[in-house]
Amino acid sequence: MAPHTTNSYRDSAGKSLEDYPRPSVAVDTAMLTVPDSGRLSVLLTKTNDAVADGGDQWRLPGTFLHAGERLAEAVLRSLREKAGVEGLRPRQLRVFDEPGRDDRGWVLSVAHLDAVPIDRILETERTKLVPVDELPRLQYDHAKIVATAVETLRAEYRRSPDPARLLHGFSGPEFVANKVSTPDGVYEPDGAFTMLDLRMLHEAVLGEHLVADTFRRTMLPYLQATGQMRRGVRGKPAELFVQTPVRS
Amino acid sequence: MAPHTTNSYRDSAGKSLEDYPRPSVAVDTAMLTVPDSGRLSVLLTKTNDAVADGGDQWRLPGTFLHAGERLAEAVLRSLREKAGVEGLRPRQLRVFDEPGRDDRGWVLSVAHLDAVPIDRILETERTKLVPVDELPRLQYDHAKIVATAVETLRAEYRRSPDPARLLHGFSGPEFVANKVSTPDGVYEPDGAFTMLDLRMLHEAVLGEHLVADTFRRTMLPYLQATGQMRRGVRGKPAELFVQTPVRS
DNA sequence: CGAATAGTGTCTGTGAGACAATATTTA
DNA sequence: TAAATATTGTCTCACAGACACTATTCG
Repeated sequence: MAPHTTNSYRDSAGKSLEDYPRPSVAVDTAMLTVPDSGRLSVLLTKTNDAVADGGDQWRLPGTFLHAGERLAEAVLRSLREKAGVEGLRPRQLRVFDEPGRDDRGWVLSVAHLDAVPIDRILETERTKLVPVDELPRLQYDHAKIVATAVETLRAEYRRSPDPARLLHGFSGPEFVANKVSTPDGVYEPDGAFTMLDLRMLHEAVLGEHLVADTFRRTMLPYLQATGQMRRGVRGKPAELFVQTPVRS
Repeated sequence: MAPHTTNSYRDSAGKSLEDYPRPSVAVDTAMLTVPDSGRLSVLLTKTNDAVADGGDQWRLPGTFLHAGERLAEAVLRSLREKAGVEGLRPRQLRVFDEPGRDDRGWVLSVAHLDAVPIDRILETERTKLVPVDELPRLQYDHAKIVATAVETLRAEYRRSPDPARLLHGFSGPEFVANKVSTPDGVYEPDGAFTMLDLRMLHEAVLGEHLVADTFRRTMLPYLQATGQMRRGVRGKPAELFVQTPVRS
């Protein structure tokens, strides 16, 4: 690699790249998850800035890109430092480049999306999870980033059962956590879920009601039956599935 | 409060944004068009670099982002200066951030897509149009940019008749240019096209054969009939359409 | 008139959506 | 046994693809 400080490139005017003005580059991340409320939510952090009405000012976790660092690394670092969360697999959304969007100077922001199961997220003094349809006023253009992130995640869930592996740790009202021992002492396969689990996750992500039988038939081709059943709940036992290993 | 002006901002360590290393930010653009060959093509420019086998080294037109400039403006400027082309409506694809991707130093590249009708493109000494499935070896990761751009454009054309307005000026083998006077002295409505014109454009963009009757029925809801006919060619006269004004 | 091209009628297969019937468990 | 839930059968509708037929012009 070529650290920016140690190279001899000169252009036709004999100047190096550092002789021209360069922007600061930030990353801002919409970290999405589905908490037990069953509503798709985004992780916000509190800023230091006071706001007119005396309340708190909220924003997405972000940081400046360091020299030699990849954007995805900066995203994971910002989530760790600003929100105490181990991020997973950040995806780029777009660059926000409006001049004047940041009053600290010339700052480009590369918006990102990440999604992790709820059990990897720890709310702290300086963070909170907010349903994406109940956002408070956010700093900069962060509301736009959330909207784009939600659209992107929804598009992914329309194409694949659980691309972000949100099921791991999801335990909505009707959900029975994995790793419960069954009456006969057998444990469920790791990461297995019933069709109901999966459908409730999709309803949370998409924010709409889904018809059970159509949903089942749509998803079946992308799932692998484990042969085991969820036991210990009312009604006919539901089959346990795992995602076919191909997708991810 | 955040009462910082651009010049007076200081972080908790008393440093301004300029005290931290910043990357150079470039834009590179896959400018796509459909020339008379009827094959989706991309505009390349010649570099100054010599290459091992003595041939020319090709790349996408690009430039560094100037202070206070928007990314789209930089794209249009680079197309004008490097390729003598008036670009139209650049769209961001993604940021390429591999460390070491540019041997001149720490350079991020924001890849863009633009598409214009062939009559806005002028090939020069330093540029050429190349069908996207016959690319020569390109500098940096520009081949990846072209691939992404092609996928994006194809996705747009699957949803809409002519989002990039490529029909204006397209004149493939079977195409009869707009603005020809008809035998009875009537001119065709500006920007009007027949179903055949549109289908041939789609076949060029998508790179695959399309069935005439299915295509017609698919597109009809998105088109507006002008009531006029294309005259002066063999066979039954074809109706002339324009795009419904909503989309763009 | 015959060739060429535009446009329509219609059959078939596929898949989503809806509803109801059947199956299997727990309380 | 009754209630609850899972799973499947099946009808309908919409639409893409395919093929053939009709319509209208030019040479």
